[in-house]
Amino acid sequence: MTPAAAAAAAAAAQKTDSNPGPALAARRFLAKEEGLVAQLLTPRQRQQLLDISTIVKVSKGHYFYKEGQESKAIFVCRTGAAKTYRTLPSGAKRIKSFLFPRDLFGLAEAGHYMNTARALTPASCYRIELEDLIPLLQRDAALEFQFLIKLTHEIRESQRRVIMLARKDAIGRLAMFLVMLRDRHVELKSRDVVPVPMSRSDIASYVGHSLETVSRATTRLVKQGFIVFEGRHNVRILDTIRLERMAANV
Amino acid sequence: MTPAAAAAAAAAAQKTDSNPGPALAARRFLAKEEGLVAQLLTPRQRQQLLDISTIVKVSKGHYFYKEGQESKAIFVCRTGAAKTYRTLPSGAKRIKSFLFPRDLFGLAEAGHYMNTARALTPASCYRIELEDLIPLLQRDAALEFQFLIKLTHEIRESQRRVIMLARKDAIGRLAMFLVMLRDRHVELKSRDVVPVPMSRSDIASYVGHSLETVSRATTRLVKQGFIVFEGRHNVRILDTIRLERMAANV
DNA sequence: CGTAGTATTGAAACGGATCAATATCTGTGG
DNA sequence: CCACAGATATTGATCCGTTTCAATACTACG
Repeated sequence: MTPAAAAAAAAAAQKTDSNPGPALAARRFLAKEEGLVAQLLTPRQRQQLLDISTIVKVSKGHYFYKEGQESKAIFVCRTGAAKTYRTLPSGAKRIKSFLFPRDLFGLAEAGHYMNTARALTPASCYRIELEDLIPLLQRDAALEFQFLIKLTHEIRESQRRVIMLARKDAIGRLAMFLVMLRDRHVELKSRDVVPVPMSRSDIASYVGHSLETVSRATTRLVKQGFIVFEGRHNVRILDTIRLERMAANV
Repeated sequence: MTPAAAAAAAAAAQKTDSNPGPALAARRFLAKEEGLVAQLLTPRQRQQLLDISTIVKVSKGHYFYKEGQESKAIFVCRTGAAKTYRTLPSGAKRIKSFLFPRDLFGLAEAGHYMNTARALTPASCYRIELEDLIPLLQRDAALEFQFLIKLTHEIRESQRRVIMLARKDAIGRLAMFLVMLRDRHVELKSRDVVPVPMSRSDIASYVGHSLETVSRATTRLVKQGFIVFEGRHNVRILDTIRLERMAANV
């Protein structure tokens, strides 16, 4: 582990006790006020999950797991950021998702991870062994339900991405991407400065354009006064309303 | 209802007794051989659902529900085909999904349908009132689980669409679309003749290209010997292997 | 402080969007 | 059952934006 990663990990570790753990966000579905069931984890469930999870710290660029490996655990992002991607036959990498604190990842198919998960910044995650998780879920239907609810979150995200990809203008896609980033950046402090931990080329892969087009689009957003970059990995949103209007302008 | 629709509906009605009903396909997830739980509906559950469902017959072009309406029921497609779409502020319609037998639709958010569902062909669907469904699901956790499993299906579909939209070549997207259509066309008879119930313009909206581009791409697929059209709404796949290779060629 | 990876910017070419004209289908009423 | 009309689809020509190729600038890390 790099010194930087170690430092970040140490800082993160301090928060462990007060951190509520993987608070899997609930979500209404299937209509009507209450929907079917929709509450957050109970403190007890939270503790049960914490009891069977270990904290994994990974330095920038390193892997949580790789495509095709046998899946033995799932992860919940705690600090930092990560990406998942698939390597195509052509050798290109296609970004599947970006992961931020509270995001669940490592769901597998037929016992093997379907993509590679890699840290974008020094990151720490809860690692929960399937060996421990599955019996727990089998005993606790409500908890299992919470995990499924978490899946519905993936639906929404996919669908937002479909909407984004339906747009043909590069600048609009990027605006949408930035708004999505901001919305997921829950930390209340400095709401208008959004960290952009991924590379331009990762963004390009995610929004379905070439690296150069993304670069040109960011330049235009800057020139038109929507945003400014503070270093390459932080955007300050200057005109939220106008940016949101552009993002929504479908 | 038009005479044609009535005839189709009558023909469909004959099959009612022998039809197993909305057999919500199960799906493994969360790793390991068995995953968490993953079986089909039991005959008893199936019967319970049938007991509270009515069959709705709709003629071509008519609506199951419209965007914004209060949602009182969910639907399971039984025969025919349908589409769901959203009307954008600009007035354009963006296709959200195409629906074939066994597909569940009409999930709502905050008590209102989020899109419009319209029949592409004369279609019949099971209609299940939420009023009846919700108590049933509350009593039967396993059944509730099956409904959630059904949602994971939506994830996969969204993700396939994301992959499709990531491609920039029109002919490749169309090839992918056709393969998707074929895969969902479960009827074993005449596997290589795939019904294409939607209009070119619906396809265009789904694959994210203009109507003209879709038309030109189909022409090219025909000229290159991948497919032939038998009327506008049926494709015969001439060279499955080559078409699949083109579809997978990412 | 230098170097390798990352990002920006420029010029040219390709492909899809758009506009427009024509052809074909589908469902309607005669 | 046929013919007709409106909707749907195909084909052509031009325009515009993205991709690609290429050169240069930046930045992060050792």
